[in-house]
This record gives sequence, structure tokens and C-alpha cells, in this order.
Amino acid sequence: MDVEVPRTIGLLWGRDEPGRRGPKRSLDVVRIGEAAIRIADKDGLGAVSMKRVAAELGVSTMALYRYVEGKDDLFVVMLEVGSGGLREKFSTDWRAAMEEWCRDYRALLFAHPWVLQVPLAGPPATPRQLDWMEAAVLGLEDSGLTVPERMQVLLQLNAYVRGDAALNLSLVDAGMSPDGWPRLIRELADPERYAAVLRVLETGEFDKEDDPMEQFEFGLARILDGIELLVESRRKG
Amino acid sequence: MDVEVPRTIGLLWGRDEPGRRGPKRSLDVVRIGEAAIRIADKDGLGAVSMKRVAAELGVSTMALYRYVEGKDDLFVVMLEVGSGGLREKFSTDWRAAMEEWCRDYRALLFAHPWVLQVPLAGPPATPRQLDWMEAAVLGLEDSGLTVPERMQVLLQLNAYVRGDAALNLSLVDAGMSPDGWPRLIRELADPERYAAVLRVLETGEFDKEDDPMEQFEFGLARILDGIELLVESRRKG
DNA sequence: TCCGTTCGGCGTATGACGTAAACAGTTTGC
DNA sequence: GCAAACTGTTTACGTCATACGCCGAACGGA
Repeated sequence: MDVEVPRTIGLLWGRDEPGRRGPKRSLDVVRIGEAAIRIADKDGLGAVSMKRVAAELGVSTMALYRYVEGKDDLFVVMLEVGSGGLREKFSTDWRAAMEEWCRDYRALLFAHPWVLQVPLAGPPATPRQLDWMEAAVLGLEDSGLTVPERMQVLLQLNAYVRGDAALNLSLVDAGMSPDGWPRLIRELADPERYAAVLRVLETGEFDKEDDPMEQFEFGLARILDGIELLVESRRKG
Repeated sequence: MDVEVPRTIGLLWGRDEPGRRGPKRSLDVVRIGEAAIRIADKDGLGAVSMKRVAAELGVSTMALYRYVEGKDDLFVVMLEVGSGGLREKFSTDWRAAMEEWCRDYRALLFAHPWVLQVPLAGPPATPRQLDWMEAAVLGLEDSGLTVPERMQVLLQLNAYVRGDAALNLSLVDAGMSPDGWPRLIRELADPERYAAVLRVLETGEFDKEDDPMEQFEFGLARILDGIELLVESRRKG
């Protein structure tokens, strides 16, 4: 009835076999992950190559393969090591707790934009990933929601935070001036077929850049409003 | 005051310069995009290489560069060509319209899972991408929401549909049996530190696989509930 | 009609990438 | 001390995106 645990995931859980024979190891998965993260933070996920990470550590490329099965594995390690920043104590009120959770998450994504580009391979299975999940599940525990409903809430919040961050970061990433996109659309779009979009652009509400944080909080409040409806219906009915 | 339009985006808007001298072109961006999509649908986005796309079209690798500036550009074309499936007529009621929009979007993502993996480079700027936006904006037009609020709603729905699809598809992708993940967690997670998560797993609500479509609709309804609150507050107050 | 310009498709070449395999040096257990 | 086990390195291979130069096709002007 044993579960087959992928090797690197085991390592991240501290399941390191004690050293026996041979030379001492000069690295460990965490240091490798930190080096990769340093590169990704500076030059983007695309700049993370085995060679570059090895160089950052002053070691040959192939040395990494003693600690990590391959590049996919390296991504797993990066996600784990880079997923800090979760606060210790959350509010007891479920709504406040969820707000805090989302803000922490958002801060993480803005600090490490590459997280959004890592091709995710399955549900969370490493300690810090689970820390995030634990905090969220715990925060919802006194909400009165059923278990599937709580999972649904998690999905929604997770998706919202990621979506918001992805949009804001991609704008920066595309190197567009704030009014670059509206100008482009006005130039290209057939005014009849895209009447509604153009009408929105004409209001000028796009050019004046609202505070992204404010936008984020507004949307979050709306989502939590919806969830609160559900919570209340579960409490009453 | 001219706007600099990226070459391939111009092509997609039909801004093809009329043929002049030289041999007739044997391809066009749309056929290239279709070939790439055929490959991505079958073997994933990772299998889309210039060589492979060219082979699919019975042409040499370098021929593609006459139509597409590079691989990033190819992705833009793929997104554009693959973004069909939007219905013609939407309900006039904003909520029903948004439901239809989300369902169409979800269907698209399940038909072409690679869409979620394409590194997106900026806001939508091609015809079909804008069709989606037009439909959504139009659907919200009689909601009474302000323009920024409508954009917020769009972001939320977009994020939710993508997040839901990403989760469901990544589970399939990781090749996990339905109970694979819970088993793994139970094996690895410290029962004290991850008490809440483990409590959720114990309910067994995870192993029995709910209909994903039903889950999707449930979550969507909750989000729309939240938006409806906002709509009503704008109508009354 | 003919020629020069222009352009489409192809072949080759380059440098980066991920990683398999063989190797050499070091530590440990017997 | 010797062999096993384990370390990091070197070399090598196949694949990738793509820069460059060539050839021949098609058209415009003469």
C-alpha cells in the first residue's frame, strides 16, 4: 500500500537519505532552487537554463543532475523554495482571513512573476505549497460551507489572484505605454463589428490608470460578497 | 500620430499587402496556424516546433519565416486562429449572456488545452480575441455597471474560467488517478502542521469525483451572485 | 520581347539547449 | 589497503530557433 513518491518531492520533505560513502555533497536542492530563482527574478523564467544555474553556483552543468532529475524537477524545486511569504497568523473571521491570504498570494506573484509562467504539473505536493493550502482551508473552516464548497471557494480565489496578477504583469511585460493598447485597437478595429469595445475605449476610463491595488481589492470584495451569500444561505437554510 | 502595428498582427487583420512581383505565395498565416494547432491538439504545445509545423505543411522549416517573424509570432497566430467557437447570438439579460460566454470559453479551453500554456504577451489585439471581448462587453452593457466595474467583471470571469480549466486539465495531465493526490498527501504531510488539509481529505469528498461541469456551473453561479449584488446596488443607489 | 528587380522557398550554418554516458577523484566500510 | 559507493566533470548527441546566402520564378518597364 506504499505510495510512490517522486524523488525530488521526497527530498523537499526532508526525506534525504543520510550520506554514506563518497565525497561530501557540495550542494542541496534548496541552494539550487535559490540560484534558479535569483536568475528568474532578474531575467525571467526563460533565462533559467541548467548551464546558467550551474554557473551561478560555480559548478558544472551536469552536477545539478545529482540533485534534480531534470528541468521539470528544477521547476518544482523553484516553486517550493519561492513560495514563502505566507503570514503566520490569520484572522479568525473567514472573510478577513481570505482577504489576508489573497493579499499574501498577490504579493508573492508580484515579487516572483515567473511563478505564473511555470508549467504546473499537478496539484500542490510540497511543504510550502501545502502551507498555503492549509492556511486557506483552515480559514474557511468556521464558515459553515461544505467541503466541496470550500474547495470551490479556494479555486475561485486562487484563479482570481492569479488572473489579476497575470493581466497586470503582462501589460508591464509587453512594454506597452498605458495608452498603447487603446490606441492600437482604435487603429485596427472595425468600428461596427467592435462597437461596444470602442465605446468603452471612448469613455477614457482606460487611459487613466487606476491604482492596481485598488482594483484588486475591489474585485476581491465582489467575489467575497458572492461567497458570503453562500455562507449565509448555509447558515440559515 | 500613427500607431506602430506589429507585422503579424496586421496580417491577421487582413492588412496583407497586395501581391507584387515574385513567385506566388504557397502559404498564409492562417494555414500555418492551423497546422500548428493540429500538432498542439495532438501532442501538446511542447511538440510545436518550426520544423514540425513546416513538415506538417510539406514545406521547409525556413519557409515559415516568410510569414511569421518567429516562434512568439507563431503563438499569436495560433491563439487567433484557434479562438473560434464563440456563439453568434447572446441573451440580452446580462447574467444569462455571461453564463453563455463563460461556457463557450470553457469549451474552447477544453478543446484546445494548449491555449492555457501559451505565454501571453499583452492584451488581446487580434480579431477573434476582440470578438470575445466585444461579446462580453456588449453583454454587460445594460447591467448598469460603470466601465471600470465592467472590466473588473470581465477579469473575474476570465480568470475563473481559465483557473477552473487549468486545474482540471492539469490533473489529467499529471496522469494521476483520482485518489492519487490524497494518498500522496496523507503519506507525506505532517499530521499536525497540515491538520486542516488532512481533515478535508478524511471526509472522502475528494475521492468521489464530482462532475466537473457541475462544479464549474456551481462556482460560476456564486461569482455571478456576487456581481449581481453589485448590479443591484448600482441600480438602486 | 527582353532584362533587371523583387520576392518566395530551400540548404546550410551557428549557437544554445537538455541530458545520456563514460570518466576521474574522494570518502567510507570491511 | 582495497573495493564499493558516491561525488563532480568532460565529452558527445540530438534538437531547437534562426541568421544568411542561394536559386529560380514572376512581374514592370524598356
